[in-house]
Amino acid sequence: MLTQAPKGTRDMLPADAHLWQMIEARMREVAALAGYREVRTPVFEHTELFLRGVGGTTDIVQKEMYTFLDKGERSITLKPEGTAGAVRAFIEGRLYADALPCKMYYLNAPIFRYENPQAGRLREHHQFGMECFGGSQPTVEAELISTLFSLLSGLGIKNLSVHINSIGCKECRPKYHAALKDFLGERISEMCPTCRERFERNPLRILDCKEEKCKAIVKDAPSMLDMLCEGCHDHFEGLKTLLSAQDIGYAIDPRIVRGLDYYTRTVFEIIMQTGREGLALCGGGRYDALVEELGGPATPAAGFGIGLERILIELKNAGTEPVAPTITDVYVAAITDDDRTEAYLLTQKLRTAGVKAECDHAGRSLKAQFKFAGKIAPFVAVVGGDERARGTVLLRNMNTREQQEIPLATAPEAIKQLIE
RNA sequence: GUGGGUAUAGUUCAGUGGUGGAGCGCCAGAUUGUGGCUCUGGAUGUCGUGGGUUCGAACCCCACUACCCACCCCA
Repeated sequence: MLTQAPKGTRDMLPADAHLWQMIEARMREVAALAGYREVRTPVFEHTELFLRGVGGTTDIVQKEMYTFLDKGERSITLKPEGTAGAVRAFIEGRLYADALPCKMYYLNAPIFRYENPQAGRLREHHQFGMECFGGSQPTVEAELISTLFSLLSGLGIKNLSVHINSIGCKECRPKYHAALKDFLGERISEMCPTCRERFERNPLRILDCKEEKCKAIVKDAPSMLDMLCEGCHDHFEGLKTLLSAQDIGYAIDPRIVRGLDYYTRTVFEIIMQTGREGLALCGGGRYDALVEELGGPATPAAGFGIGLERILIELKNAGTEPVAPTITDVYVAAITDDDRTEAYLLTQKLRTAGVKAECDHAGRSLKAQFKFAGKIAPFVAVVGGDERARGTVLLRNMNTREQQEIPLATAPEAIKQLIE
């Protein structure tokens, strides 16, 4: 127990660090290109933020949150998604008072959901997300999707499909709910308990049900897309035009309604097509009412979240994982115990000169130092012995097995030149 | 929350009731100033945890925990 990470959590070990850092660097790059700057919000928030923001009827809020009372009797919840915190920060920081749109991204934010772990799903996972406040035009959603594409294709991840839908706004959605209830009528009693509950609280989600019986009943239900008000219709058409203009292929999927209540108009998902087929890599959409709902001024907004662990799965599937960089460039070996101080000093001088260098810390024999060096460094510098008398060090290329003597006095700079 | 599978060395796994094993990895030696190949030797296990059956349990039974997979839902 003591030496076992909690269920559904995972360590990032040093051997994998370069993968995460490479992905994170790409994310910062694409976000910056689109004018998004980083935001960092707390790992925990007041529970109420998620109740109001994410929605009290959602699975996330009803059964997946890590909620506890702190010592001051406040109800605290570990972030179960990234948007609510960003919106809170936007309001609390009075960012709405500046020129809008205000664009921000969060990176490597830990997200907590109490779920049963399986492939691509953990209790703690990490997300990159972009949020744009104050943009009402469909160019915002197009920009988000486009940025995602450039991120993922830059990582060599292909075979993705974009699914988009519009779930209307507070004008047209109630009308659709009414139409859906009319359509279902008495047949709601034949549906699963979950759907019967959703019928009252959030009828749209009935379309999302995976029960065969429910799917059959819902098959010919009216579509939200046919009942969009003029504004929502035009917005959706606008997004489709923009995506097509950019040659981004997409599928319209009336069944995606998303599990978070705050969405309005556009919702979208990017789905894996290989490996973990059907698993969502990324989800997002527009949430024009959320800022106001949480106490800010009415501000249109849109954003997405994408799971880093799932990107790593796709990276492995695509076979485009970068090779790990060498741990060090030069391993400084000491011939005898008397040479260890000099080896240590040369190591430090190399580091000062900007060369990744390492020496023995385990009291190994020269032979063992070489063996170890062979695993972590392309070059070995040998200090001591005859070379000490001659005032030189021996530099060995571990790949070509070539060796040369270098004057000790100028060794750090000379080695720096030689290994480049 | 539900269902299926799994748990033995650092790792991948074999071992079906009678003295715990192999490959790879790790450490050392052959090589007294040089890694990778070869050869030789070595270390490491409360056989997931706790009970039970038995003269005797890694093996059979029960419970628990974790991991993998799936449903639900989601990143």
